[in-house]
Amino acid sequence: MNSQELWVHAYSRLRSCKSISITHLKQTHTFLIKTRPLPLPLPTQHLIYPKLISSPHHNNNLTYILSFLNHLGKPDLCLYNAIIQGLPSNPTNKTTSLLQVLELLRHMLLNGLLPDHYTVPSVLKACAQCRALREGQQIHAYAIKSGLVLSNVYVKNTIMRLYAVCGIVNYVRKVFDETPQRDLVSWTTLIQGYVKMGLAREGVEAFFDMCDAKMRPDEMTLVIVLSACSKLGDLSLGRKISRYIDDNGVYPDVFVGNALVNMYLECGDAELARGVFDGMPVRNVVSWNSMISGLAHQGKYKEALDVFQEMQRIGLEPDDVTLVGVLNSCANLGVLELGKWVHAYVDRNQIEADGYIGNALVDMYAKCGSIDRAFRVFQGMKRRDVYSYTAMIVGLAMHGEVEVALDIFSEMPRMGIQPDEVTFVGVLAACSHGGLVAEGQKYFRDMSTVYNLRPQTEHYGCMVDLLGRAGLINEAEEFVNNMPIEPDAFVWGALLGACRIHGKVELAETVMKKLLKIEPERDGAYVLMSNIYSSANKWRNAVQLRREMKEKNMTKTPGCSSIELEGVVHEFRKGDKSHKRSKHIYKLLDEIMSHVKDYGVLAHRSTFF
DNA sequence: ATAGGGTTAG
Repeated sequence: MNSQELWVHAYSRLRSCKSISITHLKQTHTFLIKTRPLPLPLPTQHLIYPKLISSPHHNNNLTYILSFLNHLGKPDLCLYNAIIQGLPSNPTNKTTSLLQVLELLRHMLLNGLLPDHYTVPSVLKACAQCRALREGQQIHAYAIKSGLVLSNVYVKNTIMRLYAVCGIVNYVRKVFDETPQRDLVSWTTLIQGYVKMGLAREGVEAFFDMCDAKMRPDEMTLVIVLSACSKLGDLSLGRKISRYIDDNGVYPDVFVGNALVNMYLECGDAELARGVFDGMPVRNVVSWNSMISGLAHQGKYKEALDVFQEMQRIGLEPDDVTLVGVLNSCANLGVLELGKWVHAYVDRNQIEADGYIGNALVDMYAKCGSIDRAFRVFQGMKRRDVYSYTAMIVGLAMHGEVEVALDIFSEMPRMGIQPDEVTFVGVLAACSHGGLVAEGQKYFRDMSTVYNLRPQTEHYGCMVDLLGRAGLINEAEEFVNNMPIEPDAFVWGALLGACRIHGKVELAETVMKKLLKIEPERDGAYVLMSNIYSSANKWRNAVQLRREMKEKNMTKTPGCSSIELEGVVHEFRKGDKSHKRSKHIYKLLDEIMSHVKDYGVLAHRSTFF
């Protein structure tokens, strides 16, 4: 074969495969080195060279790419573009990918070539992938100077995208507004920029602006708008979008379906979510995850585990998002056995027990009463973040391990981890539990002075609880009166609890009135108040209170607990006799109670409820 | 030839 024939042969083989075998690569490469100048038309070169270069056998070796380009003599702009764009993206090392892109860009500039409207978007894409803002901004500057940002909407959109992923929504808006050229992708990127930054309301507004501009949304736009509805919990808007999808022939692909499932669950309509889920022609693991974590988010933990069981039955492999949802449900139901199963599954499948998974395991073990296991998981984690620490501290506080909790907290600055508001809920709860008034007060002060955190009502509630438990009921009252922010139900509830401990009927009545103004529909205050009355032998008041509750058609939310036996979750409510072995259960409970009394422990009983 | 999509904690 002469060289022309060889090239035709090589070309036909190369274009028919995505990546090429190492043998074939070596053959072609050797041949390429031997046959200079290249007897190939340019378009053919552009098809072949990127494939040669981005072959995985070169392991992304930039030296190889550059020597290849140098070998070619004068590569043209199209070839550079094709190579930059064809560089295999390395998801585990995005920085390397960006460095290669930038190196190629430099090489290109040194060869006297200027980036065009194909070069700029692919370079910006690499910048956006690793949030290289400074590098991206240099490209942005070039795009302005060269006029590309005005003349090409792809350039404009990728610049917007860069600022969107860097979370600078003002810049996204600015770039969007600056030039008149905007297409569906520009609008979608703008909406996404808002929603991702937690500005769902602004995102929805931009969506309406887009509709006013007579731009028709497609699947991608609608998915983002649906996620905004989820964040807002705006069911009526969500249903409007859903109707739009039905009426306008939008193809309900698996992304749209998942977004709908998620939207309905976040907006509190589990039945509509289930309806969409059941009607989806194609489901993937994200569909299942949306159901499981969505149900868990709505507090429907048992239902979430049922869906997980269904998923297991059809043999779909859970991923780490699934497992986090399952662990969260286990934690809130106290289902230790399934939680342990998940832990074993994680180990068996060599899933890294760090990040979300590790934190969920710590929380699950702590909430299921196995603080030792929680601690072991926590200590075994390679990387811990503020979530890990908070889960551990809250867990230890719940278990009365006050000193360990505060010890772990003191470790945080050494590890370079900033505690946040939730961490302090755990710290203050620990102090409350241990009766550490002075320490609690110090931590409370440190929140603003050292950590620059503004105490929320939860923290004030914790302080009231701390003071109340320590017998400092007057201080607790004063503390509430001097709050710089409006006390909410959490704070008043804590004060009412303190009143109960100390039999402060009058104060309790004042607090009760405040509480009823904030949440008249809840029964908690009535129950607590009634207990206060009956403890003080004010039976008449207690009866009156009960009558009021009846008139307002309130019933006590029954206390509920559950256990898991051989994979079945059994739920028990107060006074529940529906279990088929309830007679046995109550008999056993009575026996336990009599033993407990032998030890001199007095159960705290309320008379009426 | 190039750009925009869903699920995950304390």
